[in-house]
Amino acid sequence: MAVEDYLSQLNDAQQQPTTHVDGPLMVIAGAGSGKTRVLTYRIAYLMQQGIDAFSILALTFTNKAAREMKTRIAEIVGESESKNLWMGTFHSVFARILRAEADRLGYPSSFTIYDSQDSERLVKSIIKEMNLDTDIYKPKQIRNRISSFKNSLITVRAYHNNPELVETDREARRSAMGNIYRNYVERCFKAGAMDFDDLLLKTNELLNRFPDVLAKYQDRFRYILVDEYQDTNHSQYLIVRALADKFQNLCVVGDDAQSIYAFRGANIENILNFQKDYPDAKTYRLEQNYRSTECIVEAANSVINHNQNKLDKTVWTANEKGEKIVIHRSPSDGDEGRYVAQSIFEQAMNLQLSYTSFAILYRTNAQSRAMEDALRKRNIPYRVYGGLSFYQRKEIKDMLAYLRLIVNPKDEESLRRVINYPTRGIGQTTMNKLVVAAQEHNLSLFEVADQANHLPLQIHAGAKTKLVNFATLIKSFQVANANQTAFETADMVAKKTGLVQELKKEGTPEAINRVENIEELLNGIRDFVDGQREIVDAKGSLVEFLADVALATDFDNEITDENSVSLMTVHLAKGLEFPHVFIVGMEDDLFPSAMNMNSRSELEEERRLFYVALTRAKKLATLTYTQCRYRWGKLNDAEPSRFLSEIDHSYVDNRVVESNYEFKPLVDPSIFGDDHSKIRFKKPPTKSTPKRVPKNLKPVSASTHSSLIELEGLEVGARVSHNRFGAGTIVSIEGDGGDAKALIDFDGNGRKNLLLRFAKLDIL
DNA sequence: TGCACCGATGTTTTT
DNA sequence: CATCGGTGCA
Repeated sequence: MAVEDYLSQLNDAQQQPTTHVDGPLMVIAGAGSGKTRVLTYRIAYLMQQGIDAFSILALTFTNKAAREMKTRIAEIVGESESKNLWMGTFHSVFARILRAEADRLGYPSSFTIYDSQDSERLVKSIIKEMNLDTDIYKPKQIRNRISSFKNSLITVRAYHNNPELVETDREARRSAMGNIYRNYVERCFKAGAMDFDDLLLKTNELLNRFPDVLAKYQDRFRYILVDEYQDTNHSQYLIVRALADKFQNLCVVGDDAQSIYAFRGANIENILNFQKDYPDAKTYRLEQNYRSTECIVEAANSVINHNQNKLDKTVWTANEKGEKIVIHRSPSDGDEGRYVAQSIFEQAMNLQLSYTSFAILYRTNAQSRAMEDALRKRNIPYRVYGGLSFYQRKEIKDMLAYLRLIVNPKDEESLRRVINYPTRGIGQTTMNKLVVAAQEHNLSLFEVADQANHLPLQIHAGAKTKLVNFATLIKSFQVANANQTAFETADMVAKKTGLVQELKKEGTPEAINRVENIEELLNGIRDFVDGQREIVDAKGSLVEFLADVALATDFDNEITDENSVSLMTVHLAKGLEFPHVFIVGMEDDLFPSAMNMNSRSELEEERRLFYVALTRAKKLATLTYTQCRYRWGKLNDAEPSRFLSEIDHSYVDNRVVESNYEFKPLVDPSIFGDDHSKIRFKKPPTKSTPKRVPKNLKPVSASTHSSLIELEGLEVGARVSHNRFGAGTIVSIEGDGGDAKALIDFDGNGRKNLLLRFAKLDIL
């Protein structure tokens, strides 16, 4: 595409930053103002000015954003040009650089990346080894504190030299904090592992300690672009500043009103102070919203105006006025779900919309359940993003632990995870001795296990043999892995460790599902290997796969042509847009979260979060709240969110609708206690007289009801589609309720036995 | 050492 | 309400 072609697609405000080539610039981009468009076109523009793709670095917030941008740039400049661009999240880009430079920092280039779970487990075992009370030293809290230290570049030494920090922890009766931190860092290093924060911290260390490395990357990345700059933390800020220091060709894009990651160390001051950091910087503002109706834009403005700490900016739109924001009250979270499902059903029907036009956004992942139940009962296809990701499932983590151990036998967390799973008779006693021996001889756990017969250990001969056998097994994988693809190795692991066998033996529906998941993982590895063949310097190795997986998010498995409603947290929705958006759980203590209502700044962040949620909508936003909600398995009263009253009333349609939906469970009202009278009498009591139920059947309760509904339309001979295996025909169905299984003959993919409870099947 | 059961305990948000 | 960790028994 010629330059003038795509420039003509931009308004004046967008063109200016797009064609700003040299020197620092900041783009303050209001919601829906075409920020991504500016970023992509600017990169294309730079390339058409003769700047080598090789010297452009673009840092995004998610892998998905990077991929989409790369695709769009490829469409403009051609793929052969665009493939040399460096684009990705901070974490994935710098993980790559760290791998290349690992030896400088004394790390193996095959270092393991610990996810939050791994980190927390390690913190926990350290606390236990130090004989500290886990009630005072809560592993999660300690890990978070370590994380925030790292994000602020407070090393162990810096911590100990900072009387204020030490004093804070002493007052909190956590005087061992510093020592836990030290031990944690040492253990990670010994295990050849970096946690998420290390990927940034160690990059800073690398650039600070080795001027030649810094110079190399400064010269390489002459043009740097940072998306979502408002959500960068101190550590990221310093990396960007160091890399851009020489050429100062830095372009940051963001919106202070959408800064929502303070809990992760994001520092909104980075964007507020950009002009101070780069006095020569030119600031551009994109204020015209192309996404949403006037009602939505103005409603969102009226909300965000309650915040004090922000840059001046007026977002406006030339779009039609559109529908007013709908606010709806439900008696309970179940009713809320039914209302949303019903509304989606009606709107899709009346407006002839596909289900992809709808999104349900919530503050916490736990809220998805009520929505899922209601959607399932209505047979509305949906997809939940985020939450427990595929790679965090137990059986997958087990498989990955074996693979990680093959690549990096020093990885302690992985070893602990699988040394006795499947059981090999290596119990707690043996493990304790192993740990002591490792410390004594300054060896890794794996090395001790491997050499158990040659070391003076206080371990029975029988136990020694078991350890050696385990080490031998892992070593045999290592040898094999040297000459085969990641897929072949993973397949071997699944078969030879007995992991799959163990699950098959168990035979429970859960176990069967786990086997299915492992199969999916293997398929995923095969896809990865195939994909890597096309990339020049990639080999499809296990190391590459593991690096990829550690930083992958749920979005990376996205299926785009699926006709389904999207469910996700507001955080995850950042950067996305949908014609119709439902924001559910608009209640005080939930949104805003009870934990963020103690200070002005916390509350302002919650308000920005609400602003983000609202501005995802293009045509219609519906906000719902309930009068009572299940939390921790108990029914609690709820109050409407304070944010609701902050919306300018002229853009709101206050619809308080009775919730008489057909899909209410048919339960005898008398089983409710008096506390629930307000739910009970929402419907006239006469109407809720239970329908006659045959005597030999249990009354239909909410739980059995849902499993019946799942089977609707699923019958022998039906055509269905599965997100991995594609289309197929049901051959047979056995079992019922939650245990129902279907044998499905997938076109071209063979027959699979799927558990209906888990398999997300769409009826064709 | 391994397994079954029970009670306690905790929920923001994510790379 | 789920998961996790601890306890008690084989």
